Amino acid sequence: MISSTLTQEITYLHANLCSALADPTRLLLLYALSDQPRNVTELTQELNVLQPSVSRHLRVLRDGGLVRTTRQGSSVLYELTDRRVIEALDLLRGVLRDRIQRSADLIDELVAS
Amino acid sequence: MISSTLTQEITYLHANLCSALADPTRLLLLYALSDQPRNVTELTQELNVLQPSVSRHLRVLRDGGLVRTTRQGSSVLYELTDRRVIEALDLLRGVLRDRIQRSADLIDELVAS
DNA sequence: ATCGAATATGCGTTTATATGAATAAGGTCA
DNA sequence: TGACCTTATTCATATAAACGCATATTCGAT
Repeated sequence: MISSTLTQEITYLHANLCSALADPTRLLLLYALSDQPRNVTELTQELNVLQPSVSRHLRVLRDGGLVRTTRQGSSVLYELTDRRVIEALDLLRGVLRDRIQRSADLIDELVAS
Repeated sequence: MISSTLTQEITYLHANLCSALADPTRLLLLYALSDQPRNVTELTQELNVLQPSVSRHLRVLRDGGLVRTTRQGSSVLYELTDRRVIEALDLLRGVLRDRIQRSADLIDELVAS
């Protein structure tokens, strides 16, 4: 994909970055890594997802520059490259939380009336 | 799609929210609306995208709760529902900017040596 | 070298989403 | 009502992404 202007190119990359976040498993992976770096086996156990699936999702995150890897003997340690990603995700989760809260309030009102 | 636990359900919604952001046209729409509310015709002209495409992208944003609409005579005014979405996008764009900057620096080093 | 543990990839299938073109639907005003 | 402007939707097609399963690769240890 070739974009004509620089702005378009950046917007395209920006959207790509968001695409990397647009999957439940990858979100769980990012939040797990926000706690501390982990290897694939640990992540697989924590998320209770098949190992090939974890590996492929990690690859998407790595291709998107969201995580980086270092070999630790026979295993591969994954870690976040930039905590601002977590900040951004937390902001969005806040939006979601408030929305759910408002729905709950609305239901309460209906029940009370 | 039915999720077993509440955490999974929220993660799923979280990912959905990110999906709504994962498109260049929608990012441009959101940033345009972050300036001020606009109607479809205005957005179509600003983005230089076909009107049906704008409408469909706006629908995705509205379904995702990112924008809300109000009728203004014969046109429909779109506006952001939560500015934290822009904050989150700005954070991600910052990540992107730094990454590009680092690449540029690296190239400079190579050229200089 | 070879075995086992850890990680990554290929394949086939399914599901989701974007697009352009055409057209429908809703509202305004003469 | 009818012409017109604005916005939304339908359809067919194209692209991309996810999944489960099987298998390949990589590395350390014996």
